[in-house]
Parts: sequence; structure tokens; C-alpha cells
Amino acid sequence: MRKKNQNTREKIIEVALKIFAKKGFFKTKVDDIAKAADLAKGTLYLYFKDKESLYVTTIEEHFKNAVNFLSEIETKKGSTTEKMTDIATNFVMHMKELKSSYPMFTIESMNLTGKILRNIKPIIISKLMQMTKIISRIIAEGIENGEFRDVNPDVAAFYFLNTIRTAFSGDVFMPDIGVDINTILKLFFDGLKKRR
Amino acid sequence: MRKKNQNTREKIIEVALKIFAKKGFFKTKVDDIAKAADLAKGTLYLYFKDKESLYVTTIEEHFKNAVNFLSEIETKKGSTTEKMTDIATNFVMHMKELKSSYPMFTIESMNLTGKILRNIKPIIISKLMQMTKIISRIIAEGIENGEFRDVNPDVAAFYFLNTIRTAFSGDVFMPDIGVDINTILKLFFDGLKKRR
Amino acid sequence: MRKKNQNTREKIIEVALKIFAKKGFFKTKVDDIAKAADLAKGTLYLYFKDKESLYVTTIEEHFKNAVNFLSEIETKKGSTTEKMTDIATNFVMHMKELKSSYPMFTIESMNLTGKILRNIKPIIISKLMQMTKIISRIIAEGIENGEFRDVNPDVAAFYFLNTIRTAFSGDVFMPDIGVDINTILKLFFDGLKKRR
Amino acid sequence: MRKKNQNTREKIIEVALKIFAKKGFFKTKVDDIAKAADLAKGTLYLYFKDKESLYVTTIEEHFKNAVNFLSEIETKKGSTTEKMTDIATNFVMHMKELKSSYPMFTIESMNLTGKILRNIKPIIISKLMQMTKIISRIIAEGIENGEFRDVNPDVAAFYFLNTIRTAFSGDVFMPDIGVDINTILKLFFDGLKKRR
DNA sequence: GATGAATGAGAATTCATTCAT
DNA sequence: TATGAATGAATTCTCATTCAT
Repeated sequence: MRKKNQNTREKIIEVALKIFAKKGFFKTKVDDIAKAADLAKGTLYLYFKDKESLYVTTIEEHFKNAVNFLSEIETKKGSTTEKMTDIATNFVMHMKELKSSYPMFTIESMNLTGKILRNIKPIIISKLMQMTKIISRIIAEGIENGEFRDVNPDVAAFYFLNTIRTAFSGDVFMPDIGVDINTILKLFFDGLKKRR
Repeated sequence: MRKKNQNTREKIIEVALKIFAKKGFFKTKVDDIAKAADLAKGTLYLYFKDKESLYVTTIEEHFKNAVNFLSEIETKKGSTTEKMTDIATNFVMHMKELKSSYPMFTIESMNLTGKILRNIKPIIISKLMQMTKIISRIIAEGIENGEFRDVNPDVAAFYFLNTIRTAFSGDVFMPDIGVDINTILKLFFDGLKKRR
Repeated sequence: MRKKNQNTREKIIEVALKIFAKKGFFKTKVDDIAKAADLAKGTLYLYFKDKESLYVTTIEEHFKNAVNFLSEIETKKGSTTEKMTDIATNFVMHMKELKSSYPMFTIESMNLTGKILRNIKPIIISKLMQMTKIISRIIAEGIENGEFRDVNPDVAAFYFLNTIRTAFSGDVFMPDIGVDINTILKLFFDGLKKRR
Repeated sequence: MRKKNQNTREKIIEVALKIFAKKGFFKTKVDDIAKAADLAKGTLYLYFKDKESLYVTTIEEHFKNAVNFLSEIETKKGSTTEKMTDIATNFVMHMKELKSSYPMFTIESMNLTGKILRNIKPIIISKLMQMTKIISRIIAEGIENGEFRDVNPDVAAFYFLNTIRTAFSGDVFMPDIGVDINTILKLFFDGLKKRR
């Protein structure tokens, strides 16, 4: 499928990401995407087998970007805490742009039945695992250099991703509470309990 | 609508909750619910105006149960940490039974457009706020009695709910990582950072 | 079917006439009639085989009343013109009460297909014929006594019924034009053309 | 909605007119129209928002034709009586082709409740008013040139339209009586009463 | 490659009718 | 007789997908 006009293909994915993120898989009509991409409906089918396949590609691309970003951060200088703060800030920013925590939320709609999400599940799991693993390495580094306690770095990494999501969804859905990324990160790093 | 045979009504809600939780709003067919409840399709419409209204009722009932449970815990004896552990354990258990973090996840599909979710959003927000507030009082109690640090109890409560969800979704979707509720709770209570 | 509780039966017909007249056959729900008659839906089916049969009975009753009224007028004293004015005035009054020219209008929805109206057609035709015939005799009387021109009395009678309907529908649907029964009757009696 | 293939659109309207006229709004199934137009059901929805909207369009088109025809007649040469006879003859002919006095009859099903006919009512009233007004001008002309008596031309025009309908419905529904357009027109022009 | 009109399977909803109580 | 909960056939409408141009 990676043929034909590469620009058109990218345009479709770009536009599809926004719309899928905003409206979800079912409420998004193929025609919505076609119109937003300034193409005829039929044209999408020259680039993607069907709606589901477009959805999957869209998610894959999005995760690819996230993984790339994480890899970059990993190799940067700075304290581990700084790196993680960087990641969190950046991810929340992206979610706000997209007005959706889209791919992360997707993980939980994954237990949907039907052909569609049966195919997506392994893809998302694998991508999420990649992300988790990079963050896990960062955390392991933090444990080694004495910044962090000696915890299971994989679990902490997964929890970290959900912490980021919490910051986003709190901000968007419960603005009255005053959730923001720094407050949440402080809870993540320092914990709720008083230290003796 | 609260008329006719109350048992039938309850049966429908019970069955609908399971199916909606499993398949989501769109993949769930009215007929699926009817069949599972051993009723004709048309019967559902004697009790609920439409599919959406059944969905909303289902979510409301579910939240009502959650709020009731929290209220019970709030008045129990025991340390604040124990209460919160109780809550987390119980919620994860329920999610596993349902094979879905359903109501919590719903908050994020809320930015869907369309009449349907426009109506649901305020309902969920309000229910989630109720839950947050109860937990917030518990946390405030913990701050007062010196168990917890002096944090914004509302934010901590919201974060706590998401922490619970993390435990569930990690267990279900990324079993290889070894996420479990106790590990996650330890991170929540103690934080990632080393104490000096 | 003329058994069971005669009062209940009559109550149903009375109520059904009003609702059918107002909303037509299709928009009228069996439940509307049941509720208006203060009965359970199922009860109607003890008195009438089905909705259609209730409809037919309703129309028959209505025509029966009309025919009775015409017969009464026929035997009264007075000029033929007076009798006809009486009829017109009375019919328009009834139509306004009912807010519908119901049975007369029905004649034209009669070419509807389907089991329902296949059965009704001959009934209405026959009832309408009865009405036409009575009026025809009145007109024949008028011809004989020199009040009216020597026209086909059947045709004039049928035209007269439609003239009455015109007065009603003009009044109701085009009030700005100023149609009223007397103006229309004058046209009916005197014609449009100038007399030489 | 006036886009896509204009021929298809016209085909649908043409076919829909016939079927709606024959069976009425409720007995007409969308699928009937689709099949008669040799199209798939879904195709109709590319051209019309819903069944009701197709119905309204159909009626509008039909009235438009009638108004056009009247306008043509209005400007023709000839006595006023001739013009009106022309109109009557032509309209009856069309009704017979359609086997329905459809649009005129519609005015009386207008007191139906429900969204559907609420929308149609003003449209029909307005179209019927247009027709009435043209005929009214013709009649006024007849009054001026001494052919007609000095009557309210609007009322006479409305009555004239109903006179035409009478000729049609008498012919179709009560063939035994011997109603025909010329007999009825003679009654309309000369009136029932003997002239002294 | 691109188009967009046409398709038709699939879903929600309605409501006349039945029947156990 | 009377009830009204339950039924399910029938109908409208949607939209992913196809295909002739």
C-alpha cells in the first residue's frame, strides 16, 4: 500500500488522526475524512483497504511519533527526573492539541469485540510496550543513579504513562478540581504518604 | 419510565451493563441486549425511550453503586490508608468481573460528538465528581491525622481513581509487565523518588 | 359483535370518531383510543376484531347519523331552498365540531390500496349514495315545485355535498379569503354567470 | 440537495408523485418508490433528507406545474368562461391520469398532527393560494367584462377549484350517478335556482 | 490516479395484536 | 370481562464500499 502518491497518503493520515481522535472510530464517517482531506470518498480506498485499516495505520503512525520522541529524550542529557518531566509536559501538550488522549484511551476500548479491534489490539499492545520499555530504561537509570527507589521499572513506567493521561483528562473533564501536570507529577514522584 | 414490571427493568439494566461494558455503545446492538435478557427487542422500548437512554441509565446505576460503596467505606473504622486500599481492591475486583473499566473509561470517550454523548457527559462528570469528593474527604482525613502529606485532596482523589484504573488495565492488557494493584498502590502512596 | 357491554362499545366508537377524524387512520394509535376511552388496549379487541374494523364501524356510525339527519329534514315543512340551507348549515357545524370533514374526505383517500381500504370503499360509496339519494329527492321536489332548474338531481345532490365541504375547508384552511357557508351557498344556488 | 444527477432526482419525483398519489403518504413505502424508480433504497436518501422531504418536494413540484398551467391560461385570448372551462377540463384530465385528486385532497389531511404535516401545511396553503389568486384574477376579469355576477372573486375561485375536484371524484367514485365535468360546470356557472 | 453516484446490508424504532393473569 | 406486558414483523434511515467514467 505504500505506493501511489505519498503526499496524498500522508495527508489522509494526518487528517484522519484529528478526526478519529475527536470523534472516535464509529462516529467518524469515511466521508468526513475524505472531505477534510479534500478528496473524494473513493480515493481513500486507493490508499487504504477499508476504514479499519485506515484507523490502524493512523494509530500506528501516532505511536511511531511517540516512540521516536521518547527515544530522543532518552539520549538527552539531564537528570532522570528532568527527562520524565519533559516527557510528561510534551505528551500533555500533544493531547491538548488533539483534544484527545486518543491512543492511550484506545487501550481500554480494545476489549471491544469484532474483527476491527481484534486486529488493533496486538498492534497497540506492542507499541505501548515499546513506549513502556523506553520509559522503563529511563527509570532504571534513575534507580541506578540513586534518584528513584528500587521499584519494578516496567510497572513504574506503565504507571507513569497513566499518570500523564490523568493530568490531561483531569484538566479537560474536571477543570474545577484544578488538576495540572505539575501537581500530578509531584504526587507521582513524592507519593501521597508523609515521609518520616 | 419507572413503571411496568420492575424486575424486567432491572434485568435489562443488569444485562445491558455487561454488554455495553464489553462491547461499547456502538458495537452493542439493541437486539444483543434483548436476547441476553430473554426479551423481544420491542420490550426494551417499553422501559427505555431509546438505546441511548438505556445506556445512560446503565451508567447511572453503575455509578450509583460505586458511590454507595464509597460512602460505606468512608464511615468505616480503620486507618485512612486501609480504607483506600479497600477501595482500590474492591474496584479492581469489580472491573475484572465486568472485564472493563467501563465507567471510568467512558469519561474519555466523552469528547465524542453527537447528541448521545452530549447528554451523557454532564451525568458522568457529576457522578465522577461525587466519587472524587468522597475520596477527597477520606484523603483530607488522612492529611489531618498525619498519614498523608499536605496535598490538594481533590487532585489526589482524582489521581487515585486513575491509579486504580491503571492497576486494572495493566493487569488485563499488559500481563507480561506484572502490574498488580499492590505494586501500583505502593507507588501511589510512597512515590517514585527516593527519600532522603 | 353487538354483544358484551353496549355502553363500552359506544364509548369506544364515540372516542374513536374524534381521534380518527383529527389524526387520520395511520397516525391514530390504538393506544390513543384506549386511553381516551379509559380502557386498556386489550379491551378494544374484545369489541373489535382489529383497528381497521373499528375504523370502519366508526365511519359507518357517522354516516348513519348523517343519513338520519337528512331523512328528518326531508320530511320537514318549508321551501326546498330552506331545507338545503338547513342541511348545509348543520353539516358545516358538525364538521367544525369535529375539526374535520372526515367522512367526506375519506372518499378520496379511498383509492388507497391495501386490505384496509378495499373493505371500506363499498361501505362509504353506499352510504354516500344514500345521502346523495335523499338530497336528490329534495332537489327533485324543488325542480317540480319550480324553485330549481331542470337539472340532473343526482348530480346536483352530489355537487351539493361537495359544496358544503368547500365551505368547511375554505373556512378552516384559507381563512384569509373569507369563505363562509352563506357566500358559497349563494354561488351554488345562483351560479357565477350574470343573468340576462 | 439540488445536486448530483438531476435526471435521477427528476425520475424519483416523477415516480414518487404517482405512488404517493395512489397510495397516500403512509401506505407508500420508501422501497416502493425506489423499486419503481429502479434505484436502491439508499439512493433516494442521496437526494432527499427523508421520506417526508420527498413527499413535500413532490407536492411542491406538482403545484408548481399547476400554477404554471394557470398562468399560461390567464394570458390566453378568449372569453372568461372559455378560459375557466379550459382549466377545469385540463385539471380533471390530469387527475384522471394520476387516478387521484392528490394535491387538492391533501389540503384536508392537513389537519393531521405530527411533524410531517405541520411542515406541509404552510406550503400547500401558499401554493393553493397562488392558484386561487390566478383564478380569482380571471374571474374578476369576467365580472368586469359583464360575464359574471358581482361576487367575491377569491371565494368564487376557491369554490371553482373544489368544483373541479367534485367532477373528478364523482366520476371516479360514483360512476352510476353520471357526474361529468360539463354537467358540473353548468351547475357552477348557472346555479341551481331557476331564473325568473 | 481520482471521482462520486449508487448500492444494500444492517440497525433502531414503532405499534397492532396477543395472551396469561 | 378487563388488563397491560410482551411480542416481532415491518419500516425508515445510515454509511462503508464499489465501480463505471
